[in-house]
Amino acid sequence: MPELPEVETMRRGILGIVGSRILSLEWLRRPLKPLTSEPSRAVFRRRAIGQRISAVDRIGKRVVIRLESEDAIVVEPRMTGLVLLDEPPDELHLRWRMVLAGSVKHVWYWDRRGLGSVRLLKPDDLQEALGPGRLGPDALTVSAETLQEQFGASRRAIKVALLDQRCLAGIGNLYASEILHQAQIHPAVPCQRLKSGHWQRLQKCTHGVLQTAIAYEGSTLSDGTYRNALNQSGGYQNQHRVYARAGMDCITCRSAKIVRIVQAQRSTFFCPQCQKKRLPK
DNA sequence: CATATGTCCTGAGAGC
DNA sequence: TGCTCTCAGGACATAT
Repeated sequence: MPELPEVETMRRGILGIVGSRILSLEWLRRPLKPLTSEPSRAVFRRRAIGQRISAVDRIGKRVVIRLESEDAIVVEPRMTGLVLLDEPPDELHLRWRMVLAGSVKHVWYWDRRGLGSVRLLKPDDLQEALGPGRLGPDALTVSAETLQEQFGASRRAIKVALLDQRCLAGIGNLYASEILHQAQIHPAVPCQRLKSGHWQRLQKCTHGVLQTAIAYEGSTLSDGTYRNALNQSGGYQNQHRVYARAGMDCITCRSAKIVRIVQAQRSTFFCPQCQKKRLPK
């Protein structure tokens, strides 16, 4: 499930394409369903082929390949999408390929479940789709004050709110549990009840967990889906303290077992000893 | 307006 | 062994 660290790893993995010119675009064996608002493949090709890549950025959980025309190719991996320079895990789920003139010859998009997308967006469309109206500040650089502004008045449980990309961009289901455990905040606590000290701790742990996960090149879960651009596993799954560890001893306190609950139809994992409902001061 | 729920997708794994 | 069923959670649409 690519979240901020995995998408940032994808971005870094294809930085070598900056400066290269796009030779062709191909939709492969199982092309993604076009979105309703999406320009046709012909338009995509016409606007992108011949363009030089000026930058590769990340906006929230999307990889943004910027062209010198200021159009952008936006890759949204959602659950099982991968951006690859190397041979893919299998041929069956290859969706799209960009052929380049330069040291890097190809960029592939592979997606087992096909919930993701690769789109060409004009500057106005990019602003509309990924601008501040649709996406909150980036979780990697957000300040404690901004966190409190974004969430402080909400009645929602903090874990559920952290997944709202309009409030904060980049956190998904896995890292929400890990971050709250590091911050020693119970996932079901309403945002309203958190004080400024909690928001400061949450900010520090958000940065800490995400930075460390980036250093490990993301988390490859037991299904093995997530891979970096060279088709290698991430390493952060070995650092998880709560995610998918229900019933196991808490690594931090060594006195309680990790509990799984369901919030908004998603699994949440926490340690009832480290993350008390009554908030530590 | 804020918040909650339903939907899409496919393969892994459980259970019989 | 091989079938059926449930589950995983990104973002968005629709409902409350």
